[in-house]
Amino acid sequence: MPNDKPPSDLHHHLGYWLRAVSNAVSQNFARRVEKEGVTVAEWVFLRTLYDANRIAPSMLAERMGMTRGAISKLAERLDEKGLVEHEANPTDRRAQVLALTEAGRALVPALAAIADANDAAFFKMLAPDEQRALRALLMKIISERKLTKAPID
Amino acid sequence: MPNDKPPSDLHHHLGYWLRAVSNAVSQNFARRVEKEGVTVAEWVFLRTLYDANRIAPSMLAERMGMTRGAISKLAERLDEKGLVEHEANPTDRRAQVLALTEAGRALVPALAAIADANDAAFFKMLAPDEQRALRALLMKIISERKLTKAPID
DNA sequence: TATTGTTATACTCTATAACTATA
DNA sequence: TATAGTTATAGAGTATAACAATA
Repeated sequence: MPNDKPPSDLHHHLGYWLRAVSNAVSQNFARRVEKEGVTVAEWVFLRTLYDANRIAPSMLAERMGMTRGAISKLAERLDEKGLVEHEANPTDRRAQVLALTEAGRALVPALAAIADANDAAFFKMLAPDEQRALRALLMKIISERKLTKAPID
Repeated sequence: MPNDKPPSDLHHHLGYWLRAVSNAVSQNFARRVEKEGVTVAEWVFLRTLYDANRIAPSMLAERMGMTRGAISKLAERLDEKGLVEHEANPTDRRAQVLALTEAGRALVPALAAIADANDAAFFKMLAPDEQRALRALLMKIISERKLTKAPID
């Protein structure tokens, strides 16, 4: 018997619309923070380090859901930009400790303000209860799927 | 006066959760279709071409929200895989026409089935009315922001 | 001159794995 | 041997711009 059911359309999937909105939000945010000289991944790195204060690369990798190699590359780039510094760990000479420089710490609130503005711009057309509903639905999926990685791209 | 308000947390933004879920859905889909030898961008390309039948690269670029250069690269890769073919346009010798090969057309339903399964796996924990609510919220943002690009990554 | 499509370049992100130094 | 971190490699996506052929 012939299969007369046409293949489902791209627009049929919730994942399609999710990706459409997510990409727009992220790309818009990327354009904004680019003027501050950082990428989205670097923002997540800096914001996480802001709270952690001093942290081992391997710990940061785990917290951000990235490989150690990726963290190493990010850390090097941010070090070159003068936003992050590596310190030696006196008790274990293999280990490193990452920390924000003064400039890095000063930049975080500015980036956070950009993130606030970007989020507001995209979700302001939703009523407060709609925003709460969207957040609840997303978190329901996350908790069900046990997603722990911080999103980067 | 000192600014005593701490910078907003990553988790404070709806965009963060959106990206978390979207990345998980897309990455899971990418892993699944990889077994069929294609990427997510290639799936969107093939599915769009399936409906268009025969289409100019520039039109496809517009429809997918990509540059002509990106389409050219994708088309070349899919051509090498034997899924897409280039035809000459007799009335305009600059122009090209893209079309699915028989193998390409045969692959689309299989990929669509993977997309269906992936979507179901991620959103099955939402009740039907919750799924409708999520879709409505996403589409509200899209129509408000006039997002026309098909999401790729 | 403008347009179609290809090609070149460059950068980000991702993942795997080899590698160095140290424990 | 195992661990911490770095480095190398490769692939995919994105964007810009130079380019050739044709209109």
